[in-house]
Amino acid sequence: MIQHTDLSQPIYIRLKEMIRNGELKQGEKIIQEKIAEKLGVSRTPLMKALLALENEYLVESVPRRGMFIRSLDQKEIIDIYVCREAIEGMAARVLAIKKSPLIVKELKDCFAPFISQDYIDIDAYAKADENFHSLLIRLTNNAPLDKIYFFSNIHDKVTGHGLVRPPEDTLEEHFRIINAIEAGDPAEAEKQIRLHINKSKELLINQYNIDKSE
Amino acid sequence: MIQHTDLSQPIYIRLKEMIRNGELKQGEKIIQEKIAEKLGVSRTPLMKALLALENEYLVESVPRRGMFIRSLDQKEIIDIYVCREAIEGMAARVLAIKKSPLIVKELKDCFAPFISQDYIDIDAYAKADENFHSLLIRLTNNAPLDKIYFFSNIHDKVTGHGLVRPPEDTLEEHFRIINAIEAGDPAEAEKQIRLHINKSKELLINQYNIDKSE
DNA sequence: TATTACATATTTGTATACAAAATACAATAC
DNA sequence: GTATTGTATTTTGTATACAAATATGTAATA
Repeated sequence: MIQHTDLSQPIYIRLKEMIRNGELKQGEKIIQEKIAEKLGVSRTPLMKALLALENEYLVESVPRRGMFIRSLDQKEIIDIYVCREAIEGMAARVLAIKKSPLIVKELKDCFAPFISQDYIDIDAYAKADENFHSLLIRLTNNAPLDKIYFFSNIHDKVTGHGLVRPPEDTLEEHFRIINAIEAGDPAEAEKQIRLHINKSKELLINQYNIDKSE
Repeated sequence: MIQHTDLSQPIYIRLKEMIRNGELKQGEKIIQEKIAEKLGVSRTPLMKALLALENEYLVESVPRRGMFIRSLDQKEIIDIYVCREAIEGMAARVLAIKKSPLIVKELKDCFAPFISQDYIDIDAYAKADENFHSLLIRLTNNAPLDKIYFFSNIHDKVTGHGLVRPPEDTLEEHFRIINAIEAGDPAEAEKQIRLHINKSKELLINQYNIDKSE
């Protein structure tokens, strides 16, 4: 049966979901025939979807042995944070140069529901956080930059819920970034977002070191 | 017939070459059957190679209509330079932190043949240049960073030969970058490589503006 | 002559078949 | 009991067949 728009697309989305919710576990081997049957498709479009996921660092292929759900070790997670510093730093810079009120508004809207609240729902904040960071990239209107920013997928793989640090710490940081963008200060915007990402990175590094020494 | 290591690998390399040397032209539609026959393989491994190229921005897929050799417009080229500023900037920073004499040596070796020469061979220098920039990334030993740096392919698509500016201008800049890395000055290393990339970018922008007004 | 409608040819997307490699497992030797 | 070999099974990589969609060409009409 042939549908109008390419089967590999929905398969890709479905697989991503399955990886996210743990239906497919870290390090697990993907037995193509099995997954294909489960999804009710053949191996051909499944392969297409898997290759797309491989390029997003979610799946790892070992020639002649199979495809595996990628499991990130600590070094790789830190390395990804370094990449994020570079990419998001540049994004903040670009947005500050644009200095568009519309952009600033969109960014502010992400966190509007959390301002001066007694209680912040972690899940809602985690979503807002993820949304903010990918929005930042998207608003640059730089397609190649968007293309290389596929780490948001991995983001909540690092921690259970998707947050490394509590909202009390990060909410203010987010607004420092937005304010620098609003002020049209590229260097400051870049600096603030790097600080923001770097703090989470350092926290992770410390956690890993503690794990090790135990 | 089945070979030991996956047919799509050599196909991928071959296609990249064909794009590079113009055997496959910008915007050209890839008729899978034709290319497959030409390369003596079936569509299946060809598709795998094409999907890999799509993820590197070299091929563009339009569902149900086919795959095309991507043609970059001026905005995209500029956007790629912005990405390079971000990625290579971070790479230089990381290397400056590492402060390894071995790394410094490798980087210096790239341009050693060109120091205080009366005549510099453009092709040789272009190769050294490309090598230097990808080496910079590779030496960080940051796999995700490496993964998102696939613009070197596109590099010489921008100009005919792969150089935007003459060696007289860039040789010194390259050594400014290397010296900052050697000195263990991350901020300076990042600044210098950004300047370096930015100058080429600005030149391209000016050229495009001239083209337009003519 | 330009435009639409239809028939035909191409080409993509998908499923499937099959060969070769990898893996699992049992039987044998040590 | 462990190691080793040989055999059966599973799984990947590739080719191929076929259906559905798109592109092409031709004739009929305005």
